[in-house]
Amino acid sequence: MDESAQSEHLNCILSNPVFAGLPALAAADVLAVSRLRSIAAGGVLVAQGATADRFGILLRGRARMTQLTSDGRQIALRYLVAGQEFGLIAALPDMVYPVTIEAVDDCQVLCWAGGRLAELFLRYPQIGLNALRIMVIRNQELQARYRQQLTERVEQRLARALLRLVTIAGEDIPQGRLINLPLAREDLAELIGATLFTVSRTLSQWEQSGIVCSGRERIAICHLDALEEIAGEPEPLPSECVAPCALAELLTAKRAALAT
Amino acid sequence: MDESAQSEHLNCILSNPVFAGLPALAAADVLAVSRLRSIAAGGVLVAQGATADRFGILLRGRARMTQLTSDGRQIALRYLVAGQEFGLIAALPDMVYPVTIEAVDDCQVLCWAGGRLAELFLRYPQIGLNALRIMVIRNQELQARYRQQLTERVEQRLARALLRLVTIAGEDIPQGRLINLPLAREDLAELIGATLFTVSRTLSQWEQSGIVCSGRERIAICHLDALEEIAGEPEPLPSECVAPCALAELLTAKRAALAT
DNA sequence: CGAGTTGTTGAAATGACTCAATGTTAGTGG
DNA sequence: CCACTAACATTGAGTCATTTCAACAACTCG
Repeated sequence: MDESAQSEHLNCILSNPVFAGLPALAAADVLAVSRLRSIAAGGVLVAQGATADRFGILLRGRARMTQLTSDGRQIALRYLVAGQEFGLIAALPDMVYPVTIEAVDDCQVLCWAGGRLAELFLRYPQIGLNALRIMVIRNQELQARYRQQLTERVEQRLARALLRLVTIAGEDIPQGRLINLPLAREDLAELIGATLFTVSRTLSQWEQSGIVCSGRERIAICHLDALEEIAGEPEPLPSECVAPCALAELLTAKRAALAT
Repeated sequence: MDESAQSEHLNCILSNPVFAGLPALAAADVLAVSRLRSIAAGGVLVAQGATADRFGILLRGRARMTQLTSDGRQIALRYLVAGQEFGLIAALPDMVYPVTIEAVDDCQVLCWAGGRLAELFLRYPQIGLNALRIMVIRNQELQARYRQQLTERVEQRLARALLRLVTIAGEDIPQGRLINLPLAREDLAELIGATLFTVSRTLSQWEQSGIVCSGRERIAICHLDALEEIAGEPEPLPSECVAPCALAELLTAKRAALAT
């Protein structure tokens, strides 16, 4: 591993919420027990049902998190982009991945064996606190989506899904903002729990109103505000990668106070 | 607080997954900073939107966890029974409860101020690990329900909801197993994301087939296996209160190894 | 170029919702 | 103890969103 790559990885570690607030020395320590892996497009990062033995941070590429139903249907939970972590569950023993994560692109992953992560939890308690915060936030997001699934219809859910995708993979083009992901109608359908037919119809309708501009596996949003209008209430949470863990500071302060 | 009540509370703390694996002395310490609260039926334990400042364990009574949509509709997430904890989010600063928890019965709650919980996290790192495990498991459960919501229809979802309720509040009666909760048709509807009409119709149908036996706000299951048949795949997770946190043992072992 | 994926569109079927009418039960206060 | 009320439950008819199925068009890639 050359030096510039190493410092890039260090940056990535420091900016990821799992390792947020870690001193640089500790980050180097964390990096030391990591391994760099490359996964070709279409490969799996983690497999549903396999024992959860690996935690990772996506350095490059995009990945899709899906879940298989017992009757063979598939749903998509979300997309991962560079900088996001996955497989926190690997820190706990005797667990099984509940989802599959597949590489959409060629991906590069910085990863840790489950046992190594557990060691890091021990050496740097702050990581554990960060992990808790991440899980709490993920849970809130999922609850919000669950609620939307219960109360909203396809139009709203589709609008919301597109808005979410724009924030993680949006790219400016003349027509508006392109979602830079290979997104077939079926992929969207799996994301919102609908059929590709309904998705296609809805998109056609929006295309005619000039709200979106879609091609084969590509979708661009021309009028974000129109979509937000359809979606209704904005997502309340800043979702990903929010605030560094202030609890850690609080705790060190308390620690000092208790020591006196 | 008399002595027997105190030892009962100690038991409750020790058996709750948040404090699992804690030595008795530590549990006493945990108990020391707790406060006992009583909430009358219909009162709120935590309010959606309020700053998350309180963590608790339900000692007695049952409670309902709900979420309000911005357009005023309500969904129900789950029911809490004695022994279960809530409000782990309070350990993190600057958070807001994403749900409301209301007392179904008169409830007794052992609770901790958020700051106190943070202190406990510091003093007993195992609590943090337990918390992570709990959140991971909750997340898996929620993912499973989300998936079911996306792929299954009302009949299946209702069957599954009843099965879940039986496991947490089931009681043997001559006709079968009674769900010992005041469960209006509307409550069930909010739980599965349907209307009370559809729920009523489905239950009537099942009543005629002899699968269930329902009255006003009461439902008993006569043929569990028939419901399981309708629900399809069984819920894979042992859901609540599973395995004490083995990670803690692993970590103390590692700690010893590193010290040498 | 042909084959396979991806997308569109129509018509019919359907599950669930809405709305309204009516029945049933539990609790209240006289 | 009764009538009265409010909450809960049932049922039917009509409607709507979404799915299903089928046919076809468009695009991509070897």
